[in-house]
Amino acid sequence: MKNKLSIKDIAELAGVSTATISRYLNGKYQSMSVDTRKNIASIIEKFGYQPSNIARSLRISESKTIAVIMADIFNPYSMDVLKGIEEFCSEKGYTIFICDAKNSAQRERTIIEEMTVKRVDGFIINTTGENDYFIKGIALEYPVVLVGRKIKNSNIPTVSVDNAQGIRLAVEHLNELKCKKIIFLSPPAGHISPRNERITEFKKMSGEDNFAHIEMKCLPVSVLEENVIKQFLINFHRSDSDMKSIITGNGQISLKVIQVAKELKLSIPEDFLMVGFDDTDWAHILRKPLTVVAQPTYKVGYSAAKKLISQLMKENDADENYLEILPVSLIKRETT
Amino acid sequence: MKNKLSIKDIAELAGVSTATISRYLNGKYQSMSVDTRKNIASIIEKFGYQPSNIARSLRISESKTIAVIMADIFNPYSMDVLKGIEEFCSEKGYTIFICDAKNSAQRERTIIEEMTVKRVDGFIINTTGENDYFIKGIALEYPVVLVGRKIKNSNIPTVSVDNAQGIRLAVEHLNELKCKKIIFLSPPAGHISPRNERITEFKKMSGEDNFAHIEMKCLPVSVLEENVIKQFLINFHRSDSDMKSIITGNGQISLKVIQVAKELKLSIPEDFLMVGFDDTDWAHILRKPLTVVAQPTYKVGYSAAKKLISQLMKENDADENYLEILPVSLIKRETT
DNA sequence: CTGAAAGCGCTTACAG
DNA sequence: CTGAAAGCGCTTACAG
Repeated sequence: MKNKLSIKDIAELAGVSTATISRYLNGKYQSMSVDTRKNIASIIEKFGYQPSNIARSLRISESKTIAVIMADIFNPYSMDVLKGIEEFCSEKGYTIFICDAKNSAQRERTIIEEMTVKRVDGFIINTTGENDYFIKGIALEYPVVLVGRKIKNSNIPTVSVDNAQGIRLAVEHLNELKCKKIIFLSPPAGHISPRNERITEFKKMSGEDNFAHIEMKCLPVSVLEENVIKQFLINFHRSDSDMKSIITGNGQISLKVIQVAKELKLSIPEDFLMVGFDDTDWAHILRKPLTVVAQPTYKVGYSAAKKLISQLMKENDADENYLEILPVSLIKRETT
Repeated sequence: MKNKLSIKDIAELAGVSTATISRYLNGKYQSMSVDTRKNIASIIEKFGYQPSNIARSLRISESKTIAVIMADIFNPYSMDVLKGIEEFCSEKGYTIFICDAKNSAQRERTIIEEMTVKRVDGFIINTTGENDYFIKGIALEYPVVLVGRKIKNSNIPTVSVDNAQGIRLAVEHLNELKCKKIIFLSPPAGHISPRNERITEFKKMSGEDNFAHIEMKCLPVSVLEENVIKQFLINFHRSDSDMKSIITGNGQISLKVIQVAKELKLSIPEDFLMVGFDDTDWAHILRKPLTVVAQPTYKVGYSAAKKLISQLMKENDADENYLEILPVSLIKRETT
């Protein structure tokens, strides 16, 4: 690594004080003559000087860096959210640390703490759902925006999606198709808000007059338990109702169900109808393209970044509208 | 944001000098009494003091941060590589900045420059292929490791995959299946080494005696040009040879080909055989699961991080073995 | 075992 | 329009 030039070197080279160089670097051109300005510009250009952000951060205690903490970074949903966040941040000159909690509450805490040490300016968090208290504490000291998943009894700014609407669209669609039986295969809800919202709404609907003639059941499944899914599908297929359907709670479960159905030689929609959550990239290349509830994931990320950065820039301390809920949509394809 | 305590505050609180606190923070316990050590520990605990990494970085000019520059972050290949990088880095206490060049050489340069300003300790780069000169320059000043894509005439440490072997496996497999015609649909090679290596090997094979009886052709396609793919498939289907096959150069092209084939009502492997590069998560849930050349993507990332960090820790300035090539494998499924 | 002091590379209030 | 000087929060060689 070659010896970096410091502001002092440049000051000497240019024959001015470091103060003037600093002013130049910060674009305060009105407070210097055109000559010195041009002179400094040429010196900097000539020697390829690059100021140290580290030193600057230390001095002004602002790092122009945001930590993004995702419960599970490596699923398509997170990827899209990340894309949105990244886009807005880079537009505004912010850099992001992307961190993966790997679905571990413990790791989520560790990683958030590490990031405070890095002196990030703020946090965007897609929480594991198990650190409400901890995160509320962090939010007292740092600007925080929640993405996708809410935290109860807090007014931390949050961007999410209309999950109740999502499950409602799916059920209504299936009802129109005369389904007599709807099984909702949801990932285990834990304290994860979107899952709970969907499950709650699903149960609520099962009590409504409109759907009284439908057998509706919610079954929590983990993608890791392939056997459970298999056993369920076997029983499900054997059960007598003839207009059966499944709603899958995310892309990974959809994938598993399709895979297992394949192994069992079950056909969709011949043996049962299916609606998935999340419009994954492979949804439309299946033998029968999958009907899905699509979420505006990219936009969720973009909005979250916007919320955080406008907060950092003090554009809106008036924290009305702390909760932003984006609509979802049903994309009808061939599995229904 | 509440007022952070500084090392000075803690020093006063503990009744010692900042030097001693600093020694404590750096684990130099042998140079202090057990009493002061315990005392400091309790004070730090009590006040929840967190030292500033920024200040530390400025002082020791080391940020324990690595910049990862990916040509295109949002494809499954990159995701997996990233996973490997992240894993190793977090094991070693390094944090990573993940940056997306968005397939733009211009952006790649900008972003690398931005990162030098952030004073990262080193770079892991999956290059767009258009910045050889620039990156060689960076490598003179910073530790750099290349992932996936090589740079010509340089000895920058690189981790990649045996691409020639990959295409060879595919072609040999197709040959054993008595294919008379093999079309290799590769993304445009540009200066991207893996693509060039595959194309070169493919052309070389087409000249070998073993494959003399096969019609082999390489066709560059962009995933963006759906029409081109469609037109190709139409002509391809009409052509007379009866044992036809297609090799697709990455997951995105595989996806497109399958989609378009579907629209055209062509069946795989009935109408043509198909081998894809990259074992994407959806490859096995298709009506006919896809035969693929699988790359050890995770391992590529992991190794790259290892290479870079051991370099940072000066474990190996002896730069023998600067090029690490991992093997690929053929996973036979139902499209062949 | 411990402290005083210099210095990392910047920014900024103050003075001129 | 410009500079001298203090200070951001650490680390470390030196001295004791």
